[in-house]
Amino acid sequence: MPYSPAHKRQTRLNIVRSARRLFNRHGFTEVSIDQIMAEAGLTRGGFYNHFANKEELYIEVMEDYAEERREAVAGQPAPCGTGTALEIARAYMAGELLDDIESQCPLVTVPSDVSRTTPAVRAAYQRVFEALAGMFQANLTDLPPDAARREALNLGATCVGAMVLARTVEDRALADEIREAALAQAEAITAGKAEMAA
Amino acid sequence: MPYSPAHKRQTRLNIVRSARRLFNRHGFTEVSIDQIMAEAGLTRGGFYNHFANKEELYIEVMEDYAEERREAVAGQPAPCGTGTALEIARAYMAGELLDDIESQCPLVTVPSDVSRTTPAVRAAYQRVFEALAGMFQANLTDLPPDAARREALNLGATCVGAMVLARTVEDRALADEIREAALAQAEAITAGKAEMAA
DNA sequence: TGTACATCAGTGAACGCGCGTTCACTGATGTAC
DNA sequence: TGTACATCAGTGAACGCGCGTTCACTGATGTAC
Repeated sequence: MPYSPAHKRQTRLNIVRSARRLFNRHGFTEVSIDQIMAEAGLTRGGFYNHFANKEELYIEVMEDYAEERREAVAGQPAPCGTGTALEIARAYMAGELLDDIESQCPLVTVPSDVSRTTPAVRAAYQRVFEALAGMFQANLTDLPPDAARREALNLGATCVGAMVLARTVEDRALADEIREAALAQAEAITAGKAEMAA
Repeated sequence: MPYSPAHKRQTRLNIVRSARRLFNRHGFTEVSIDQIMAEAGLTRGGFYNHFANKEELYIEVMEDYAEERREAVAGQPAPCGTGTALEIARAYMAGELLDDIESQCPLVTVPSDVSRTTPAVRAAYQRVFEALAGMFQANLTDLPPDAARREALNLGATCVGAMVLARTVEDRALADEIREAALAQAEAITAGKAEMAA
């Protein structure tokens, strides 16, 4: 058995991470397999040793991001109430992320691309959103479960909506205004709900 | 002067509307000029009688949508308070729009596409968003201008975020849950603010 | 320890195809007489 | 009113190019002896 399985796994991950950077910046169809393999320091033909086709890579990229998120959360202390939910929203909508496209969340960078592919890719996108909403929900400890769920979905939609718009709009000042308004809303949601429960 | 100017304008509008339907469904780069011209009942070569290139069409499509919006609003009675703002949000997030992709708002259908093109296209996208936010703001009559502006941006981000997610996620039940939660939030914003001002 | 070997990750030329754009043309039209 | 004409919207073949994918290959590696 030449080359260890670990070597192949490492190369595969290398391709996935390269693809994620390029997809975040340029979208699915605008990035070629040549470019992805070159970014990973490889040549085009080898791609098909790792993936059946380009679509399989879309799914893998999304799964990889979701797993990275879950690991980051697992490394954190346990849920600590609405304050933590607000912190998550704040981090998600950080202004630096507007300039650091390659590290951005795929919920924000490739929604249109995903909506045009297959159900399998859309299901992977959904898992990323559920991971985000789940993080919010786990920290809305002051609310009854169904209200926590509803507000978690709202925080998710607000974060994603604000960042999608901020990234797309031409004027940076407007982009910042949108982010700040959304942040104020996230504060209102988390603070308001804590009061309601008190 | 053969062919009236009106004839040319009509053909141009015909191309723009055909492009909008196809862009909404398949995105910018996935739709070819051949397809657009065929949808308009024409052949490919004639495209360049009307547009310098494909990018000019992106801008025109967005401008056309914004204008259509403005006309629809102009046909309505004057602003009548937060109740109207809520009605706009309700209409924007109507469930039927999930299935009627071709009539959807470009803010929802092509954000990723726009974010990857030129500043001119992003500026046109911004004008569409400002038209939507302006509609909300004009109806938040109970609030002082700066608060009305902030909440208008929030209603815009909530509507767009919820619809982008609902359209992309695989599970229809989750899509509806997201829409309904966002609608409840729009109610809270418009109702809560009316109280605050009272 | 040293060597011959089988494996398979990675290479790069080649495939058929559709793209955006150009360009020489054609033919329906409104105008001038 | 009827006709000859100039205009230019619309046509469709052609261009160079990059795409996703295939495939015969090469050569670095771990294993067996």
